[in-house]
Amino acid sequence: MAPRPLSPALILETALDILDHEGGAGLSMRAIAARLDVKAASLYYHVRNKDALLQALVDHVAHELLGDADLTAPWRELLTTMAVRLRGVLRTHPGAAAVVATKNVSPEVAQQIADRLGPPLAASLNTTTDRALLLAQSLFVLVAGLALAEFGDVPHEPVAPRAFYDAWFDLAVGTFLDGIDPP
Amino acid sequence: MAPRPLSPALILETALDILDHEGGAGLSMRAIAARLDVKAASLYYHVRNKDALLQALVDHVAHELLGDADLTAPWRELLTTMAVRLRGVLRTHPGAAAVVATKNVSPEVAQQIADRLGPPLAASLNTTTDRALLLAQSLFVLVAGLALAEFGDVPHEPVAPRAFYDAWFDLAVGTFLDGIDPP
DNA sequence: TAGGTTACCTAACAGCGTTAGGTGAAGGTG
DNA sequence: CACCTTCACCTAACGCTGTTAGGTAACCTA
Repeated sequence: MAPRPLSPALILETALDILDHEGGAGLSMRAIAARLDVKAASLYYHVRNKDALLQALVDHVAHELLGDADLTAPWRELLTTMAVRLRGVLRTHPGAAAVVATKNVSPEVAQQIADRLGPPLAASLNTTTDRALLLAQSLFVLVAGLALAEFGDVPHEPVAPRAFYDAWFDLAVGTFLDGIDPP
Repeated sequence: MAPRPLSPALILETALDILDHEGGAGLSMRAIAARLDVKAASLYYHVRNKDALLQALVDHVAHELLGDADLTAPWRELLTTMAVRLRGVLRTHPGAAAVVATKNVSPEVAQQIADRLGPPLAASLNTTTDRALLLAQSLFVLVAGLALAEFGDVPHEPVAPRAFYDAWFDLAVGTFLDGIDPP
């Protein structure tokens, strides 16, 4: 069985996989390399350093976030969808939550998202794109923070049942959305 | 000049000081020890391990958060005060933001805060203590997340001027509070 | 004065991110 | 075919990290 040749994409993929199973603490360059049947130093041919790898990981998640979302949907539906989606992503990659919350999305990706999300959201909200984006970003910060509270340090079983966090998520996101425009 | 004798409190104090000046990356047990003219291993006589030290740091911040706040104030004023206070603490200890956001407050401290804050806040909000505390916690998560976005990885100059983050803070917190009870 | 506890020390371990320099295979060029 | 370059990996090492084991002086108590 010929292993896939090393590449930035494969390394990122492997990093995410380790994050899922081992948690953030288990994510070392050596661990990634071992899973790819390679020595740690070899990774540096494809990736500048670990920080750049994590940045790429954050950008990857951010990029997937927009995905195929219907940007023309009403703002509340749109924001809810993205909040739920972010929560889903962070749930399936628990270790990634801390990374995503800690590191900012790189400017290019942020700009790209702003360009796509800003205008339709601003139109639906009947406000400026600046304000619309700031509200969206606030919501993401909130969702990421909630995820962090739920499984901040993995492996680490949550201190409360999942239903509790579901209710918390609904309350927090709902409250924030109500604040944008009361029902 | 006889140096202060080692103690958990002094170690925590020193850790916070390093966090302020060097950032999270510079916070090593050896760095703490060096600043106290002591060898790293000696710290372990007073502190179980680094994780426990960081947990104590989080609890310390959380405990200071309530401090002398006027718990009988109207809920909006009370929550605003605490949000501003948390922001202030995280601003003066930038490196601590990542730690505070990542680690949960220990159960005992959380219970202590809940006992003090829950009843008056619930009364002012005219709701259950559970809901009141969940809302308060959501706000804290939001504020911590905003701080993380502003200086997630120090040392690292913010990508936007301070005024931008001030405006963001006002908008996000204001929106959330509006969501609790529209003006 | 003897014994025990306190509060530090030295030394070491395994693991981390990262770099420098080597090496065999692949592929283009004369 | 022979040569040379470039690629994609390797070994080896550096300095750093958290942490533990065991030693050792100073102090308090009996």
